[in-house]
Amino acid sequence: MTAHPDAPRSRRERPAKPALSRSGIVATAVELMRSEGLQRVTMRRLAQELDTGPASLYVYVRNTAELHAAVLDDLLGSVDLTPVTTPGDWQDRLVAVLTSYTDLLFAHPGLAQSALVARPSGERYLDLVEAVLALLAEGGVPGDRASWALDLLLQFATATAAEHAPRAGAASGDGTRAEDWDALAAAVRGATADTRPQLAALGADLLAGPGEARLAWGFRVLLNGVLHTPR
Amino acid sequence: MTAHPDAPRSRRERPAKPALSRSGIVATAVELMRSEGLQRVTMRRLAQELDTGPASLYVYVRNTAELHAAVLDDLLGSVDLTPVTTPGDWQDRLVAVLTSYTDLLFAHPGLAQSALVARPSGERYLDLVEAVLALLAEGGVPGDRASWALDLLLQFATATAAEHAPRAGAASGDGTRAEDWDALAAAVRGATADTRPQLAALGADLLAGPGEARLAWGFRVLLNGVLHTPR
DNA sequence: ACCTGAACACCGTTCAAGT
DNA sequence: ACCTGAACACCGTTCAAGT
Repeated sequence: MTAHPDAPRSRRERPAKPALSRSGIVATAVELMRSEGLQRVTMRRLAQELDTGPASLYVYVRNTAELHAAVLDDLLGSVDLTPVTTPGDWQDRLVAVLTSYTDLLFAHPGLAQSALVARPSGERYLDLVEAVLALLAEGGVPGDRASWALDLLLQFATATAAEHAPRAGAASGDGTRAEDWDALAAAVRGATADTRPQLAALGADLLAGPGEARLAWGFRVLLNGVLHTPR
Repeated sequence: MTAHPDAPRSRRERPAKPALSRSGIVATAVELMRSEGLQRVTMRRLAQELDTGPASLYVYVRNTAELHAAVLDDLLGSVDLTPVTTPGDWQDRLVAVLTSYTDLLFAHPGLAQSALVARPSGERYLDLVEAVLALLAEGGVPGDRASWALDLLLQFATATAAEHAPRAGAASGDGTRAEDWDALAAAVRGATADTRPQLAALGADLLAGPGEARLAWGFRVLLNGVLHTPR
């Protein structure tokens, strides 16, 4: 009897098949997202990457939503929170933190979309919340307003990033966003002073302006609004 | 040879099989959404409802995103725009219009989620845009600010509704939202004055308050902010 | 306890072929 | 032009069975 000649060989066919673990799964998911995009971070595709079947992942992750939430929290580790402890105007520093958060989500808009629907509660997210609250407190925003302002600010940032998500099932090329924009632009051009006077009057101005400036203006609007609006 | 005995019978087995048309497809999609929810408004399920195969729908609708956009525009027909031409404070009337829009989306949060990603450009949507711009103009908001304010207001309303969307692939029962909330509440309770002082200080206040009041406050924050923030 | 094969119940979209 | 059957290439999740 020759001793099991296959078992040792098959073990060496792939570089390594490390034991599954939640952190390993999440790390692989992050890698997969960076290389192929969030739309490929599915239970099945991820299992394939980990050399196992999809069912195995359910031991460590409740479902796809939880997986995406874990990926998001991992990513949030690279939000720049240093402005919190830097000298300078509190509003400028708050906008800096929020901009860092938004930039990060812009790179992964699908994740922003998840965050909008599945309320995050990971450690990194809590760090971000703490940072925003600290700056609002420094600015003298009363606690009751700060609680709600926090949501407003993060929701604005998250939604703005989510708007750039590829639509589910869209072809990889994704001219789909440009098509939407063209359709809206055509509709605006189609407005006349008779039918839709406001639209006709504003015209191109309605669609103009770089996203960056709109984002910054939005943050300022929210901060000014919060300072002028008691609960 | 007996003459095709099956053909006439099969024609009468179902009440009627009307010819396909874009408006018929959209109308059926709206019905289907009201009876089974947006998650069931898929090309395949809709085709089944129309007694045909999914491929047939692609003659009238480019893809699923366009189908959902058409359903949304149909729904937008019931936004109450009468406050535009009513006497009274312009801000109150604007908030009334926006609240009507938001209430509508709250009933179909999945649609709000689509609207966030696929910019609407339907007739009903343009009517809403025109209404909001008319009220901003009445309030003396300069055109350049009004253009951006429009986006801010509609995005806030849409995102707030989208937050209540059921997560993709969640079980029908959907205790999933409550679970998220519990997780966040637990995380907030876990904050101490040492680790996350701001979070600990605000505590329950952070999660308190009815959605309705938060929404109304949010609209006021945006309006006050817009009035105080030049571009 | 952890892991898995296999199944269940679905998806969107395309395309060659028919009428 | 309009419509379709069939296929391609996927999904999430569960469950009984194995180790």
